[in-house]
Amino acid sequence: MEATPLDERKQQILKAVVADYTVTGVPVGSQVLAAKYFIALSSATIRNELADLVGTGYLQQPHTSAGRVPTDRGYRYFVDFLMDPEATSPTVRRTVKQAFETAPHSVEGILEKAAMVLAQITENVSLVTAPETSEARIKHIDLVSLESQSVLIILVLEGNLIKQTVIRLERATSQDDLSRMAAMLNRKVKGQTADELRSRLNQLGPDRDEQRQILERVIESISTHQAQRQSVVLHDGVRNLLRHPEFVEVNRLEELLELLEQGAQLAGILQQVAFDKDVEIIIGRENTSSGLRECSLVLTTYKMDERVRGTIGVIGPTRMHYGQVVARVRLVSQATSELLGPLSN
Amino acid sequence: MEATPLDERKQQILKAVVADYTVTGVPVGSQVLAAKYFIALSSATIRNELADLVGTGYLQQPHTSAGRVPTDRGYRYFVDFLMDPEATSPTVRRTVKQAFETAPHSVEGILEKAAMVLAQITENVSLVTAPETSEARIKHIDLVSLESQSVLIILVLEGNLIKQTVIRLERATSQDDLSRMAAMLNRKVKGQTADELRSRLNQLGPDRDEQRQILERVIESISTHQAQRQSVVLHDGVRNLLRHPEFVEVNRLEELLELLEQGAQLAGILQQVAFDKDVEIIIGRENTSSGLRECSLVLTTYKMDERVRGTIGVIGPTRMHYGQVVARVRLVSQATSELLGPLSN
DNA sequence: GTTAGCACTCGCGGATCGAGACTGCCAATA
DNA sequence: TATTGGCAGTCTCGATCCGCGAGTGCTAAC
Repeated sequence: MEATPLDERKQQILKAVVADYTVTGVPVGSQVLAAKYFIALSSATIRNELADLVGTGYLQQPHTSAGRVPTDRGYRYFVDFLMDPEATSPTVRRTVKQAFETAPHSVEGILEKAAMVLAQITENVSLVTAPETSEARIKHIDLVSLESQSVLIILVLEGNLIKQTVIRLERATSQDDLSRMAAMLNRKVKGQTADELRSRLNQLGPDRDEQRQILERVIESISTHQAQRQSVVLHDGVRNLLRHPEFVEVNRLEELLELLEQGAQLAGILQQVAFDKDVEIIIGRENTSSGLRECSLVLTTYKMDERVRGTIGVIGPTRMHYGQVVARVRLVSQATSELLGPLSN
Repeated sequence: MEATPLDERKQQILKAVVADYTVTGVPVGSQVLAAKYFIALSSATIRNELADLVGTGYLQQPHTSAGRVPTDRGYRYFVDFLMDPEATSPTVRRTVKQAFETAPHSVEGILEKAAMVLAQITENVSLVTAPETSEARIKHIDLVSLESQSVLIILVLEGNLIKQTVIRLERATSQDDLSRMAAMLNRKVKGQTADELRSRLNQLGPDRDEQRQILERVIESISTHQAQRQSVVLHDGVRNLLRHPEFVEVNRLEELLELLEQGAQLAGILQQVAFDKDVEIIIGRENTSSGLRECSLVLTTYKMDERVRGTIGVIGPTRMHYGQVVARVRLVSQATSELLGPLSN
């Protein structure tokens, strides 16, 4: 499997195989290629080229007398060098626009809509990670008295992202006292990030024990990456997978669902997406996770306030229309970023 | 299909058929019944009884020379009259207990955990509706200044349920003014429900226009039953369905997933659950929704502060172990109610 | 009312077979 | 040397067939 540079014609043939296979789902043979894509060539010539492409590992045959199918390596070559940039159709753009029009003014709401519409227009499963909050600015803090010594801390972060946590104080404190304390805290922490706050924590005198306790809890609640949610990753569109013939075998689906519903492992994978790239594509066995052996991921990031905050993308069968999916993932990512921007205020 | 009262032996045979079929998944024949459940009787006698039960619509045969399978009517008779009350095993109770130990102090967190553990112990899909909030007491209200004229309203309801909404004021208002207004509103609305608030709205003088505007929005945001969420219903455990042989046909699964992912229709069904019953079971075609023709629902309610607030239950294939599922749904419902109680404070 | 016996029905799994699709190879060609 | 037509060979897929086994319904005897 040495890195064989492909000559022009082999490239065109590989491209045609990928194109045809992604549409039909049937192994594509030399005659079809000659008839549909290479009228100037005979099927025999193409057969020779196909044999070479199999030899170099870009194509494979399900069995001796079948057409050819791209290998993971073939798809990789395709997306790296052969894929044409595709524009999104006006219909799709309108769908996205309309979906976001009804989105509420909160990060969660917008991301949920994004997951929904992305699943819809790509006909795959969409993935969206919750935004990274460790460097999100604090907008507002509020303390609400519950029972005697319990206090509910409410935290509003950039993007109207709300975090809540309950803390027990050492002595009973009235709501009035809490309100005063909240006002004081607000002056101190407004506009800061959790990281900044942490480094400043020691500047508080030892007499401010309660404030310190609260702030520690605030930092913790921002940093824990909302571990309370069963899954850090939103997803939508599992129903779409059932329409793909590669999932009639229920086992694959089960592995995938497990991954989606428990979320932790998936979160790890998404975390590793290189933030410098435009769109990252992970194909088949390139995935470390065994449940994704026959799947591909098309991922990119979304921004808030010019900073990358999370990952958004889709997961689908290896045989997908990469050009189109890339374009649509990019579209939704941009639209999401645009909507999130103003929220950071 | 007149309502035929079944004599004792027919009842026992029906019960045995249901018991055996739910375990094996294979149509059960007269010989198996004679050998496993009725050693005193011959298979011929049982055949006669079986024929009667088919005639009266409690059983059916997949084809002429196959064993018998319960009809929806058969299951109905079983759950209404024949089902033995089952106790939950200590293992299961421990699982539930442990799951809830890590739950956060918020309604959403607890309900999410409930959905998770219920899916796990019943090996089906769990359903949990969000709590009815129109008669939930308001605990706290807070106003946060965003840009010039935008204000974020934060609302803490009973059970630390937080609602947020953004409103535009007619004139710019400073955070200090907003804080004052929030303090005033807090005195007015604390401990009230949205319904109560609505009826009192007219008592506000015309000079309090801004307050009125905010309160209207507060009421709206409580009452809209969080229409912003894509789905009012939490669910978990779709992966479990794939283990049931009845879902190898992918079509059924697709219909069901559609129902789960869009949520609206499902929410309608759950809303209609009679709140007076203990546990409600809906079997197969008793469902109005076509996607549920081959499924059964086992539903009950959960309470907060002694009042029924939402629905919790599972959805699975008609062929399920009703006794066990009922016991486990009830267990989780009780545990959930117990955890939610103290939160209402 | 119950039972043994028996003929009958039907689904399921395995074996068989032919059609069709595609290949690889070879010899001819430009 | 690259390309091409021809051809034999391979393999899958679907249809058909067949026998086994499970289970039934009926009848006659108890």
